[in-house]
Amino acid sequence: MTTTTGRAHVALRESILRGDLAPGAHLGEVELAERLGVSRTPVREALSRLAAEGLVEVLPHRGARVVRLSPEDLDGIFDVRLSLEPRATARAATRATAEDLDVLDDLARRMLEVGAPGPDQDLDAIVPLNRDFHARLLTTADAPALSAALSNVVHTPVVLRTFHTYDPASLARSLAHHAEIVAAMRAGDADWASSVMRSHIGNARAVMVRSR
Amino acid sequence: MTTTTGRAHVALRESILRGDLAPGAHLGEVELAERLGVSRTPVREALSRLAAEGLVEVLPHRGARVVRLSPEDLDGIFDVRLSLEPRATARAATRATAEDLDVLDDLARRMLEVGAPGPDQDLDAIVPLNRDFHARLLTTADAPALSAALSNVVHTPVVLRTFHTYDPASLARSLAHHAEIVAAMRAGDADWASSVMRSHIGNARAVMVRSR
DNA sequence: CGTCCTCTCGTTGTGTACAAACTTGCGCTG
DNA sequence: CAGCGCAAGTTTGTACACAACGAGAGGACG
Repeated sequence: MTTTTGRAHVALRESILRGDLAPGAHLGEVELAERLGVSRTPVREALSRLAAEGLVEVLPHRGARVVRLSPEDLDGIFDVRLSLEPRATARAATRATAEDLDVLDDLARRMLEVGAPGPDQDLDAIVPLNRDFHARLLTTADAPALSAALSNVVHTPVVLRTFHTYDPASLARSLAHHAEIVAAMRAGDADWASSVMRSHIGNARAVMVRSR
Repeated sequence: MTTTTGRAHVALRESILRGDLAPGAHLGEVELAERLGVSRTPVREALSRLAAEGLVEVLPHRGARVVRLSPEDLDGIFDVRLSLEPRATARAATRATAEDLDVLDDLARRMLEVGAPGPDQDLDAIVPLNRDFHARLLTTADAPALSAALSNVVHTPVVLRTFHTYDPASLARSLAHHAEIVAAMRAGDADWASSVMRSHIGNARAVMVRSR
């Protein structure tokens, strides 16, 4: 059995990432405990972990609340991503196994499918696929320190939550980037791969900054 | 009154950073609780926070232990530092106030004093000064995301613990770098400052890698 | 009428007791 | 004699109860 703390942790994280718990929302321990059907103890632990991940902030004796990102914060996050993710991508390009490439390929293709303009377009379906893609890339890079540095910064609420703010052209670019990254990795060209990743993040930054 | 959890947190961190708790050492909750004269609850919280900082790792149902870094981990850490700290330094160079510069100047000078070869050399005194220097640089940079990304990676046990492994030439270089960084910042030359920081970290990496 | 103090209420912080899980060592069986 | 299974012991995970701190409302004093 997975521990109660662990379940509370993922449940809360999902709630925040999905937007059920709005940024700035006050998180009372008893309220959350009742909602999850557990005691306050695992809730406290979960909040503690979320705080470490940067998703919530705890004020001594005043409880926790979902972090609210200022435009400057968001910009800083993209700076960090620009510094680290291209490097991770380059590493991944030189270490990827056939299985890694197949998985990434599959994710990229599925994103192109659900993201294609038309009646079947499902922007919400992209979110988990995109998350998996970047996560897989990171594990493939096999650089624990790099992953650790990124993890506390990237999966912040706003960054990965929605693709609805993308205009059609930016969205098409973004999805094409994924496929191009895989292509570059297949070619074993670390420079190419990392450069596409730079473009990918730059594109995302432009969308996010504009939407504010 | 500062909370019991907070005290346990800093006490344990200091113990680990000082080396009292060796890497790989098993951290029993009851043992720590008795040693600190508190209950298990704050100890659990403290361990949780330390795990988030990357100083200890908790295995479900098996307790916590101080992380042990492999040479590859160490190398990865330096990669991250090389990606982020020069950038932070450049930012700091364009934002430093007169007070920032004075503080950094003071720290750099004191490090040169206590690190100067001779009977008065005190390598252990460098450690906190060095920590303060890098920390102050980070706050001056005023880039929360960048600080967050670094914090979970940098203050790992081995990295900042000792200057005893430095050979005289490397040590002299390292201490001179601090002063040069301040000089570059005073000149408002972000490029210069960040490039010295790159050298600074490269020098440290060489020392650490060699000592393994 | 404004400001400061105080009291109360709600929340978080801490301690302790109990339950569940993992480890380890012993005994049994092939 | 080796390997497997089981049980006891130790450790962590969870719940609950109490204590302490902070926030906000109300009243008294200037």
